[in-house]
Amino acid sequence: MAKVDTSLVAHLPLFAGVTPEALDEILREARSARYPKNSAIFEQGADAQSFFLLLHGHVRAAKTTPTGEQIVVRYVAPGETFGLAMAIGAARYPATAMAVDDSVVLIWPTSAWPRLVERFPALAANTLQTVGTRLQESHTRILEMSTQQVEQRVAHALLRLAKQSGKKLDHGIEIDFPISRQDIAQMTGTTLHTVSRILSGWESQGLVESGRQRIILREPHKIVVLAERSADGGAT
Amino acid sequence: MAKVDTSLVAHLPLFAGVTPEALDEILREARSARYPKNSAIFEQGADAQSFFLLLHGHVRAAKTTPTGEQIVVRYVAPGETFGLAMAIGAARYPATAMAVDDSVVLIWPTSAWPRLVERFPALAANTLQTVGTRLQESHTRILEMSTQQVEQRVAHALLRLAKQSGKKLDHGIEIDFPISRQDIAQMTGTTLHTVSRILSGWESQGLVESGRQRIILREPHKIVVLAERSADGGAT
DNA sequence: CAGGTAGTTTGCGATAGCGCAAAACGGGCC
DNA sequence: GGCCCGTTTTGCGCTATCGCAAACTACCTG
Repeated sequence: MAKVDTSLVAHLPLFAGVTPEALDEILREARSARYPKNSAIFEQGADAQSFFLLLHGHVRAAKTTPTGEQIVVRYVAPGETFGLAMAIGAARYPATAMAVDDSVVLIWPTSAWPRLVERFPALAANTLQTVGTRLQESHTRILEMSTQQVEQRVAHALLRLAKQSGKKLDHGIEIDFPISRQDIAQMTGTTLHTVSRILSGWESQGLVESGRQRIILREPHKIVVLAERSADGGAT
Repeated sequence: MAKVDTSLVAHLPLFAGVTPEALDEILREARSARYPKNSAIFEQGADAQSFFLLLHGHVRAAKTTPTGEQIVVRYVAPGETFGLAMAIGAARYPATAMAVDDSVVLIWPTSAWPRLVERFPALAANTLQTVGTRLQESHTRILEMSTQQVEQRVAHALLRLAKQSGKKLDHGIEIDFPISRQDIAQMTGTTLHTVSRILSGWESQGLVESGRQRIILREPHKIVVLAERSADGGAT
């Protein structure tokens, strides 16, 4: 059985206030698994049999409508939990999770959660904290969708991705996993066409450099300005 | 000191799995207060000194942008908690809460939360559950804003309000607190003008009856159909 | 009961962004 | 090394919805 080194995860928010011995006990209930790029981890609507902690890689959580339209709920970065359906008392996953890069995860059976929470109440408190933070972020996203134009929303989305999963380059920040125009469209409530037009525009101004599922912010500061600019466009 | 009758709140989700004695102890830490219609309970950005449980009335939670635009985060119904900034580790309220009707609330000092959670871990688990549910609802709202037209979103919003706070009438359902076109616009990401046009249209078809801050769904079933109709409008 | 205020209705452009279509592109696979 | 497929780019008309402006109305206040 693959043993997980305690020290690798001890610092994560999920385990704040948990003693090393307790952590050891918690990890004994988990197994680890590897998901190759573009493989599904779980499907929306499936029985929530497990919950997950991402160790390496990147995972996209997306929600699909009955008519097949999708939105990206979020990108999961290493160290974050996902698939916490049980925390909200849901029997089925409300979204689909897919590895966008080769990824390694820890997996607990959902059935272990009540016992773990009883023995280690800090887990519930810590999870409450992260779910609460996600709720706030979600509200911020709604606020943006209600009040900002597409260009500003795309700017915000890229800045968030850069902050969460950006790789510093000599000159600029690269988003460290494959992401298409379509993905960005699904994060911002627009179409891939509009995202493409916006990025083309920015590229010709030298703000970004981008290609197939690849985006580099060359002038992050100028993109911040774009993101904050009010609707009038700042004409002189 | 105003004593709160235990039996009034014992059945609430927040207190699931809490013994009567424990509940008594928890309630001893709270005080109750009355907020008249249209009075602010707390302001976005203010120190989160308390958290709340609504006993009677209705409360609107709204978020404001730096430029003054608002969205309605949610309407709080009796029995629900709000102002849980501390649960997510926030020092300040992320939104403004206002009583839209004369309202009565229980108030705990934020500082009591860690102690309560330690003594009664079920509180954390229960709160996790409700916050998780809200997160899901929030994602659903994002999905709707991304994929549906305004008319459908308004239909969904009214149906949710009717479900949460609807008063059954002989013929139809009335939303049981004052709500303006502007409020609905801020729930659905549109303008009060557009909401007014939509409601006017529905009214002339007999689907709703409405007036100053008052809405009655006369044909809830037909509104469900509108809400679910895909974009083409179902011509033929 | 008159006046004032907040909420609502409606008309009329203006336009951001969509939707469709098609071409160009880039990379990996055989 | 050439072919195939998924991604990206770009053009062009369309329309749902906004934004502004103005009139109207119901309720509350004095």
